[in-house]
Amino acid sequence: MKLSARVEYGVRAMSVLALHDRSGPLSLREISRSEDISFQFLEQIFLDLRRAGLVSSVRGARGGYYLSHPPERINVGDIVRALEGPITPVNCLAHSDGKESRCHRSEACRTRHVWEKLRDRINEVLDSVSLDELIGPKPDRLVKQAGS
Amino acid sequence: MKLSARVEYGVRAMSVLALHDRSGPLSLREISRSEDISFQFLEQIFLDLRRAGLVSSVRGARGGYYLSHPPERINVGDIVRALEGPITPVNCLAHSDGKESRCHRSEACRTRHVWEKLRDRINEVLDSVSLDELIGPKPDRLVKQAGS
DNA sequence: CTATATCCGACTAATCCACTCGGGATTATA
DNA sequence: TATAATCCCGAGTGGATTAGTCGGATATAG
Repeated sequence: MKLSARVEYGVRAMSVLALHDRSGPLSLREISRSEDISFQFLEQIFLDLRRAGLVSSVRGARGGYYLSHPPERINVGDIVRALEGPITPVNCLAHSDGKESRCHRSEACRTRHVWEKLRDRINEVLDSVSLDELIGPKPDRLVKQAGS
Repeated sequence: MKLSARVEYGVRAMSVLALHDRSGPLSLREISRSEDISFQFLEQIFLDLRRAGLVSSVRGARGGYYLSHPPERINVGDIVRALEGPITPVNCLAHSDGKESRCHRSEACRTRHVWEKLRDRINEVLDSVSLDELIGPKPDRLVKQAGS
C-alpha cells in the first residue's frame, strides 16, 4: 500500500510550481536543486505530467514548466493518476480494455466489494486536496479557522 | 497504490475460515485447493496471521487453522496490517523506531498532511469491513434491505 | 553560435515480490 | 509404534518493478 517515489517527487515538484504560479516557467534544474530530486528522474516525471495535460512547457533557453491550470483546479489525484495510472488496489480490479473484467473465479467476488470501496475512498481523498491547499493555508483562511 | 498478493490471498483465505467458523480447524491444503492458491505460499501467509493473533492453529494430523475471534470482530484492516505491516503511503510516514520521524527536509512537510490523511482514510475503510460482512449478507439482513 | 532548456528511447542497478525448497516438530489414527 | 497429515520455519530463487542514468535530438534566448 505504497505510492511510488515518482508520485512523491511529482507532488512536491508540482507544489513548487504552484508557489511560483503566474511568474513564468520554472526550469527542472531549479526544482531539482530546491527539492533535492535527481534532475534526470524529474525529467521523466514531467514528461508524463505534460502528457497528462497538467503542466505546459516552454522549450529552449529560459524555458521550463508551468501549471496548465490554476492551482485550485489541480488536485493530488490528478498527479497520482498521471504518474501511476488508475488506482487499482488489487489486480482483479484492473480493467485495461474498458470491459468490466470479472475475475475468472466467480466466488472471488466475495472480496471484490471491499476493494472497490477502498479504491473509491482513495480517489476521493486524493481528489479532495488541490495544489492550492497543499502549499499552505492562505492568510485570510488562517485567520478564519484559527481565530482563537 | 497496490496491495500485495499476500493480502489478497490472506483475505480470501480468512473469508473461507469465516464461512466454516466453529466447525473445527480447516487445513491449509483444503483452503489452497478451494481458493486455488499455492499451498506453500499460504503457509507463509498463515504464519504471519497466527503471529498477529488472528488465527489459531492445531498441529498434527487433522489439524489446521481456525479464527481466533468471531468473524464480526476481525476486519480487513487487521489482515492487511498483519501481512504488510503498518500502512504508509509514502516512506516519510514510516516511523520504524516509534519516534515521530520528521523528514530531514523541513519543507517536505508541505505534502505530509495529505499522506497522513490518505493513510487514515485507508485504515478507516479497511477497518470498516469485518469478515462477517465479507462473506455476504445474512438472510435476514437481505430481507430487510432488499424488501421489494 | 552558444548556452540553456525540454524531449525521448534505451539502458542499468537495485529492490521487491511471489513463490519454492528442504527439512523439523507435532499429533491422530491404524 | 509406524505412518501420514499437518503446522512450523529459515533460506533461497527467478521474475517483475522501480529508481535512476545515459546519450543524444530539438528548440530558443541572447
